[in-house]
Amino acid sequence: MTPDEYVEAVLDLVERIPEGRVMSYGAVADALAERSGRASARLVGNIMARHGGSVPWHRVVTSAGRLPPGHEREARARLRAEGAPLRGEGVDIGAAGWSPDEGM
DNA sequence: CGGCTGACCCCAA
DNA sequence: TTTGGGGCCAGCC
Repeated sequence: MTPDEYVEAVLDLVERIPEGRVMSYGAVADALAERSGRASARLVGNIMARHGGSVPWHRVVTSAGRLPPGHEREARARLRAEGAPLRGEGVDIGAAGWSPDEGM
């Protein structure tokens, strides 16, 4: 699998996340692992940082529901606009947690 | 080709 | 609760 296809797979999955729902980097990596065979939370974060400018990256948060450091203001504003269950620090993954299985 | 970095995650103290 | 360590892998120098 070429890097471009890998990035494409990540972006494709992120774009499938419905409004008001979120996925953790680990969840994205895990879902991608089935498709590409190799994935890690760090990879997803890295890819988002470099190529995520074209996708709703704000729907991807840390496993703790925290928003990406340095981008909290951006993500929080967008999530709030989408009606996501914002928690004190980030988003309530227990309520907004999304899985590819739900949207297919 | 080698080394460092990073929008992460998990476990232990 | 915060810190520190290890693992992970593509991208950039």
